Amino acid sequence: MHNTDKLKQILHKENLRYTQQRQEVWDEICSTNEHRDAEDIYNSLRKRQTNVSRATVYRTIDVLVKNNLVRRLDLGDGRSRFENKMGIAHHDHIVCLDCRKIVEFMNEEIEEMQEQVAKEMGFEIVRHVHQLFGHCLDERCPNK
Amino acid sequence: MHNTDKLKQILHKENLRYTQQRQEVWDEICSTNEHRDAEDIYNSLRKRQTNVSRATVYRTIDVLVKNNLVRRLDLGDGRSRFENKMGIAHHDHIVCLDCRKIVEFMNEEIEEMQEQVAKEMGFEIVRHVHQLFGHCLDERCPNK
DNA sequence: ACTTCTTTGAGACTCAATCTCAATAGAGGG
DNA sequence: CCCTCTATTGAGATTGAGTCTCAAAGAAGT
Repeated sequence: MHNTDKLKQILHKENLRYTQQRQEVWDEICSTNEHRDAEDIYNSLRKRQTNVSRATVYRTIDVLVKNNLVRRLDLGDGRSRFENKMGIAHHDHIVCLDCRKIVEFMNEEIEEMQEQVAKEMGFEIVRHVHQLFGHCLDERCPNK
Repeated sequence: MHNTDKLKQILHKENLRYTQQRQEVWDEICSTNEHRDAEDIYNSLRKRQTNVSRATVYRTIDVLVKNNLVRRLDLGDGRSRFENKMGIAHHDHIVCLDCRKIVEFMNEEIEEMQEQVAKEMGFEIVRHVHQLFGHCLDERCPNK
């Protein structure tokens, strides 16, 4: 399968073994573009008769995040969300406080200004978090 | 005392009583401009013989945050930091991954671009999180 | 001082995430 | 194909920040 090679590659690089469970977790994460938490991923696996323990889900995600196959999102509500990052361009997120919808955005100017600011302050940026929280104007959203 | 009036004002507005413990927590938060977590604030209070329970520290902080006297920072490490917000201009944060130093920044252009982006995506921003993580160029910082 | 209603504190509890350790299973060698 | 050597797995215990409970203490008005 297409996803297998990339997984084997990073596991090899990390001196880790290729296992059925790690493949299942990676497949599950690749299966949608939603922003799911570990529990959701764990439950989706169980639903399709694929029993991978919670501990293994967490451990595998850590490896995937470390190797840039998966991105960890912290929206400040106490649980991390994850999204497949394979071949996905960089973006940040806008979250609707009413319907919890998560929309992606990317603005080159902001990215550049950010680098500029860091330079002025004597920092070399490794990563950043940029999240906007507010109300979407969608008709179907509650509080409308 | 100078801090007392503002506190009494918001407690009144919230239909809450003015108590010694709430004053102590607010005083402690006003005493520095550091970015401390609840446990730090709790410990600082104990160190100066002011015994306020952990529960009361958390409860009081919630009221202060809700009323914009205090700002909650979530740096993604699982515990919230708090900073006094009274008369402090808006700013975001840069965090050094080596020495954990937290520096504040503010850039009007980024703020405007952000509003622009939200507008284009059909959102009305209520709040935002913008944090840069990287390495500072300070001589005294480890990994140098 | 009396009454009413809020607040407090100690410790139980929650919940995401991590850790433990015995049992299981890759992966290379013979 | 089996063996050995390790890494990995899973069930459940543990952690840690934060929240909840409820009896006792304390504001604030009368």
